[in-house]
Amino acid sequence: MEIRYLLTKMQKELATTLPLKSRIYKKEETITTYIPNRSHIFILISGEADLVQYDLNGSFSIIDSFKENDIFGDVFYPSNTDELTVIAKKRCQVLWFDYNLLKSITIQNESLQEFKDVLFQLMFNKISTLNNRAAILTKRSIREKLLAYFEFNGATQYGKVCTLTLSYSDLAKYLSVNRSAMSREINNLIEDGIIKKEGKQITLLY
Amino acid sequence: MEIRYLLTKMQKELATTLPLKSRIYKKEETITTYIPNRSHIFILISGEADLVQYDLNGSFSIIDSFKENDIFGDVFYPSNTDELTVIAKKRCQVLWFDYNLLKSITIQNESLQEFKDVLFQLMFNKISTLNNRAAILTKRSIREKLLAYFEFNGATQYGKVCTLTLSYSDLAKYLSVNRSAMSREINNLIEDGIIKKEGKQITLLY
DNA sequence: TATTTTGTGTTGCATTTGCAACACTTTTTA
DNA sequence: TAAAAAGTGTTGCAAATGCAACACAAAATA
Repeated sequence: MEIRYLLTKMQKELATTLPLKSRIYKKEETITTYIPNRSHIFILISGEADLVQYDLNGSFSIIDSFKENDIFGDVFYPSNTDELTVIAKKRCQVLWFDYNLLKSITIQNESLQEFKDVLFQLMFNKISTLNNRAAILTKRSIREKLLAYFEFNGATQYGKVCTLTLSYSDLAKYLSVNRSAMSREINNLIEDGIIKKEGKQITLLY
Repeated sequence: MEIRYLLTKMQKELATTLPLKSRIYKKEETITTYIPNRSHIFILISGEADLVQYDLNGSFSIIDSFKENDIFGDVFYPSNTDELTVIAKKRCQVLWFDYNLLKSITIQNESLQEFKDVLFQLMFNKISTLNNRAAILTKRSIREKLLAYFEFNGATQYGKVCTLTLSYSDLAKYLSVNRSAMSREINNLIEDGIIKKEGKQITLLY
């Protein structure tokens, strides 16, 4: 919210030093395709998008998914060789600029400084969410992945509740497991008395 | 190398505004235990360390591993409730400071600006490595994880070589798979004519 | 509102993976 | 240098997971 406001302000102030380009993407539209050695940075002002990788056999996997205030771009995948594409899941407002341009600027003004601070904050958040994701993905079983996810989302101890914001399909993608296997495992957790499920509410029972 | 030099310089220049604390840790020593709501940031100047999580049953898993110029700390795990500990794998030189202190500073001087730029660069690299890791961990099978790892480490196409820097044990931990199952899968890849292994060199054959 | 698309729960079966145990090699430590 | 510790390769077996297929529910779209 606040970041959105700040960025709009900066777009004007930085117009001559560091042009921030803005665009709206419709659902299903391709926001960007990652190109090695390019250094674009995108900021998702609103909406939701997925980073998708197509395999040789035509199927695809979702490497990452982005929400409001998320930051992405080929600049963060320097050594990549695969076809990586960011696709809008909903209507998205996106801001982007070239990181090389930012680095090349020698004159420091206050707006630029402020912009760097915003970027700093966005990167900070990005590291946190990536760390969380890595902590979940390193778990060996679906059960452990689920419990770790519930924990990171509110169900920190006995009696605490995790309110699911993702659909089960999306949750399975996020945990990178088979959807039906996950569905089965949630049932096991309930049968074993480890969790309780009421609609989108998961309660920890241990 | 350069960052190390820069940071030593800044330690002196920032002594009064933002004290950067430095310490050497011996192998096996605990560098830090993550505490919720604290905001320490650590920079690994030299050495190697693991972020370790102990389970209820006493076994542990390695959530992340850090190398030279890596950045870590509880500040990046705001919602965490588990016991997370960073343990030196080798002799480590570590620099740390409190992020809240950095945020609270109102006077801007050049050294501080320079320090922020270094931090920016470190965070940038951190996002890249975490993105790579996530791209690997989202792969469903050991085979795909291995191939993605080889790709990110040099074996980008037919005939290209990935030189392994990790031991097989460590690689299995990094990919978050069972070591012996990974060993078996490497053999399968060789038998299927997909890779060639010569010592620590993996060559892509497709 | 009717129709299409997407999400959900369930199942049997094949495959993959983890686990445990062992021998052997290499590296580290005393 | 000898002894201990850590790393590696291998195997059978059990358990977990993926996959495919299906019916049905819910949501999005025309």
